[in-house]
Amino acid sequence: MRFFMALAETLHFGRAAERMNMSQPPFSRQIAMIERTLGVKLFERNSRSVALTPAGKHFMEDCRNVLGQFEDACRDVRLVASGMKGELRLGFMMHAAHSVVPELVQLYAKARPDVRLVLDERTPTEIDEMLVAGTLDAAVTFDCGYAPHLQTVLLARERLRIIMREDHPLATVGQIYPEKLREEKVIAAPAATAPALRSAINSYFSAKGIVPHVVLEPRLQHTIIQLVAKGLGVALIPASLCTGMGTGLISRTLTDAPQLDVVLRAPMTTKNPAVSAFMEIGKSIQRTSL
Amino acid sequence: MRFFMALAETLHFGRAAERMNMSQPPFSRQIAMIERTLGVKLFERNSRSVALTPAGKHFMEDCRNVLGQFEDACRDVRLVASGMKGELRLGFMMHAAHSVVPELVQLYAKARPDVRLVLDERTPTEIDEMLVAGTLDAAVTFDCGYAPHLQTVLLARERLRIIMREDHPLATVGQIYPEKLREEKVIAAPAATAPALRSAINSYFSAKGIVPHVVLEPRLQHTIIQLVAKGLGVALIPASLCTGMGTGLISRTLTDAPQLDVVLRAPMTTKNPAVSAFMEIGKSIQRTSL
DNA sequence: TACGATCAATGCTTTCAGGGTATCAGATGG
DNA sequence: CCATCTGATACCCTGAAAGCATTGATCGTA
Repeated sequence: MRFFMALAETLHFGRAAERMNMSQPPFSRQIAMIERTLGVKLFERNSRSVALTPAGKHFMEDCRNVLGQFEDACRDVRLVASGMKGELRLGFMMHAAHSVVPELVQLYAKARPDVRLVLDERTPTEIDEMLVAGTLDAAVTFDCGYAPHLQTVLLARERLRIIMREDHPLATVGQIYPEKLREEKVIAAPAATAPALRSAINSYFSAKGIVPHVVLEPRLQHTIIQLVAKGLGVALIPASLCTGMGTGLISRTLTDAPQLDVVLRAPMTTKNPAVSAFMEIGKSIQRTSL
Repeated sequence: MRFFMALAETLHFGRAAERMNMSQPPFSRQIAMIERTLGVKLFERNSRSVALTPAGKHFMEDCRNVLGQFEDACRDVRLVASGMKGELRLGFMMHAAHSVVPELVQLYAKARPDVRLVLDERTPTEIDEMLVAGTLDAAVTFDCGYAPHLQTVLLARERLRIIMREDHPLATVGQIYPEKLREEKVIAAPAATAPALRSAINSYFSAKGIVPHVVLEPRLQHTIIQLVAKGLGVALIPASLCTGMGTGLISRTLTDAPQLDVVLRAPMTTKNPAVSAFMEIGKSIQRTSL
């Protein structure tokens, strides 16, 4: 096709051959072969002039397209391999949607506008499974410790706060000691859904020798807040979620509040070259937020 | 690219090679060469499994497009060469627009829906020039006799009628003898514009020894009718133009009315393969109209 | 754990597709 | 009529790429 285009544009075998870095005789043969293969005369030629047939004129348009798309494909595959283009599937837990994810996504979209970000909100356990399954390229979740096959970037530290209805007896207290919660009904996600969060809550109580009354274990953070609003108990949630919960709910600082690490994680052996830049953005956020 | 697609679809070197009608070792080398040329790893492979990298997955989409367009281009160029697709520039004189051209165009568009018809209304002399220059592929015009480099299909025979204002003295006569026109002011296109038409008119008069008073010589048939409507003279025009001239004008039969052949013409040596089918349609119209 | 089966990679040989040089043949202009 | 330009042909030769045989790695299985 490049041979054909060279001749179609120059209408001169010698110059077209030169453009293709070859001598005229083999070039003539190539053109003849193309015509023979297609079974179509593309050029009307005698020893003094070369002209396109109607079929050749039409073919020229098509060739221009095909060659252009071919070049684009070769360029793009290099861009994808370099991580400048492609797709990145990012999982994140609901807590992160309110804090670090928007900033992370915005910065990355600016740095890599041609990478399509597929966002997928999941529970922490789902995230872990999807990371090892390869369904996700990276994820924002709580640090649940040991994970040798994952690379980890610390994004932020979040303290837990307690939330309750504004008509709750403890609402008048400014800062709440754990002992005050001995008799409270607590709502918390099950360990199977959010191990890091749940274990932080459990440790917080057990350090004071308290066994919390966990009355409800919804899987979604959203549901927990709703249930607290209905007056079914109190809950310990990350500080970043305590703004804009809606009316009727208040949050209070906890004494020696448990701290959770929000991390960006990706498989060590990821094949997606778009991930590394994403991890770098994560590190830059870490520097500004800690 | 076909090698790449074969492997991307089968994910198995042996089967992909078989699909490409070659043995596995050279096929492996081809894939390796593609990766080396692009500088991009397209497959993740060990001795037990083959998988696409993200770059490979992206490249697969692009390759599918490029190969598809390539196939289309090869198919289309054959269609253009066979006359099933392409473009046909048809010239025609204004008289023909009212008679045979619509039918011709409609029949051809039905038979060759992928040929784009470019219609170009011109005066007969312009048409002749454009046919030899190759600006037109075919044309509907009056038969002006000798034209050895043109192929000709007779489409219809048209008698001339005379038109005049309805308040003209001759308007009361049903059929008009040429002698009656001896004193009339006649409006007719110049011989340089419509030689066949003008010479038919001239012969008609000179056969009776009359020299017509040609008072105005507009180039366009449209103008002639307008001038007759203004009462500036009478005119001899093809019968097919006499319907729907607008109010105030009438047409009358001429005794021994001159006859003109409306023909479809194309260069003998036309390179446009869409023309031959067009000439065939012309022949079929001839059979029905004569 | 050892063996066989599977599958991609590698080494070696061979062939022909395709490039180069020389030349021919037809057309054009001085 | 000759010089020149241009595309086509004839012939040769190189190296890209195909085939065959083999290796090496990884499973599954006895």
